[in-house]
Amino acid sequence: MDYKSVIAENIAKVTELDVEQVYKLIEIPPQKDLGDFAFPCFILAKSLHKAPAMISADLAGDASLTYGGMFNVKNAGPYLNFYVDRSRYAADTVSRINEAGDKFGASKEGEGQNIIIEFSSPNIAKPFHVGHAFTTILGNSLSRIYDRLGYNVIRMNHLGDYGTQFGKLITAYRLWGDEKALDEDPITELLRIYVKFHEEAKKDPSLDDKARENFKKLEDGCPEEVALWQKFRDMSLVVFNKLYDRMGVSFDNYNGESFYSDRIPAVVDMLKQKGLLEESEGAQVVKLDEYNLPPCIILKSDGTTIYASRDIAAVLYRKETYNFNKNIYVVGTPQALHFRQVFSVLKKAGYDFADDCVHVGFGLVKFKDMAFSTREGNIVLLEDLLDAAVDKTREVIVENAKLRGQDMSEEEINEIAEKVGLGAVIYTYVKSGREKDIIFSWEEMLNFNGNSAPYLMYTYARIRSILRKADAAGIKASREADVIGTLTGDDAYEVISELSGFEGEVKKAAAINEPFVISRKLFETASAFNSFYNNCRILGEDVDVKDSEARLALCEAVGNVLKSGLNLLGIETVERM
RNA sequence: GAUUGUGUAGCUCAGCUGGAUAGAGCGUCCGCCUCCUAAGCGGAAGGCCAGCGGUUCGAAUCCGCUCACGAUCACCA
Repeated sequence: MDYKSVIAENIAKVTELDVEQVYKLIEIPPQKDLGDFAFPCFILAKSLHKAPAMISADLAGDASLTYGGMFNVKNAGPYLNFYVDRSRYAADTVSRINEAGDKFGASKEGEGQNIIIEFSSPNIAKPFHVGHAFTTILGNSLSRIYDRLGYNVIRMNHLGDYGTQFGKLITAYRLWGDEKALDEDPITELLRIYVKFHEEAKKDPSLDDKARENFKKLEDGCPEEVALWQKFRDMSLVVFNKLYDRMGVSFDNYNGESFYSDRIPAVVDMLKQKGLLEESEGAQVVKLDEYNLPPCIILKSDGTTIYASRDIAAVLYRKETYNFNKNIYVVGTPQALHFRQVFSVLKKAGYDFADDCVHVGFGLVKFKDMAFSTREGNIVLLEDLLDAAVDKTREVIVENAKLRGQDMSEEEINEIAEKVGLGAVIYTYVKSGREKDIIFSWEEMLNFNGNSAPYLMYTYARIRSILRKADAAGIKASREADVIGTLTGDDAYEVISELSGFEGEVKKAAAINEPFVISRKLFETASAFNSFYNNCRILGEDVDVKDSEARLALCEAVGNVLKSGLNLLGIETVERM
């Protein structure tokens, strides 16, 4: 168990506070002489009718808090400060991590719980641009985090595979479609005819009627139209899957909007039966005044369905099929109101699992002063961004390899460039709070210094290099508590203190659905390690072997944490770079 | 207009269920490779935490108002 948890449990026992609550209150003091952990006693002032300073003084005298000599406890004003025994702290932390390996941070807290994560959900026949990357990367990371915590994760790709645009596509394909072009590059060809349709429809409005007609045929299951739709869908999926494979993203399920559409009548019946459906301005709606929300439209005035009804049908299906404990939607922040409405309708209909549905929103990806817009042509395809990042990385590697006299095969360089380049892109999406907009800038995306994936991967690669050198010299990372316990210097202590907090941050990331909690922790850990690395030689003739063994153990622990954490973000590591 | 979000260093962001001297990265400036990968390390400069008021022993954090910017608000998803 990590030290913070031990402290929290002991304080909770003594004060009768809730362990979770205490855990959150524990902080790291701003100055070293104030200890390694601190508990502010203000919260107890009211219930105990005593001044915080008195309380901390009383608590400091409670021997049970030292946990058998694990801590030295002192009161300083209203704070209760915990001083760890650095030697024991180092041995405990480093050993615990190295036993867990690169899965460090795993737990069983989610055992037996099903959690659905809906993410990515691109529209069929539309290009996959850097905006779609947000939900894909976020959702992938959250999936990995919950998975690591023991939850049974069901990854769902709610494809945009339904709607009148398919009537347009079918119409356009019959008029101007080029089968060969479709085979070679489906999305580009589908986009071409889609754009052409809109151009031509301006001149000839009868095309719109034709499109509506074809969509109606599709809905009614006419074989020819269904076959074309199926073809477009399959071909688009092939393209998307190539991108997903490249990014290490996978799904359990590709049920899109079309899948749920024939379940909507049952939803309408159910709402009618419960007397929730009302007519308003020709449409069928559920009023949500008591939730202080605008009405939710279930059926349009022409009697056709709308996305809200599809989403409700989807939740019911998911509950039935997966009996989820949590149902997460990784969808942009602009749809916040829509999800509140959907969840409220469910709640109003008496489905308490509405409370287990969560909308995890995220910001926009935009250029300096304009939003992305397919119509204006100012989009950046994710694939182009990935390629640019990989190219830039390759240049850096080639240059460095020359400088360092490393011999790398072309194949190895390409492999490393791919991983580092992708890592750099992925990281920019998970380095800040998810609700922040990302201002897209090539300069920032391709800056590999500071708080970036290449920085973390570089730190990892350097550690691996040292471990290889040590191995060649026959020196092994220590497993002995008394050897590791010699890591008591300030630089090593800073590293150990960062390492020790990793598990807690993984849990926190899941609790608030924020992968950036992990990326921030990794950066701080790597930063502390790089200082240590700079100030303290690990291998060498003038280094005592025992010291080398202890420091190697620390290196190994940092490597494990970096690999574990990067993996949770969806980023791979490389052995050299 | 209603709902809702944001405003912290030149730029991008942490910190926000009130607590010890407000922190990073980028950029700028100055240092560090005869030594484990310089995609690194160290240092400097840079802040009325949008403004005003309130609650409190204590406010970047909570409350109210003002200003600025954004999102959403019925038949697209």
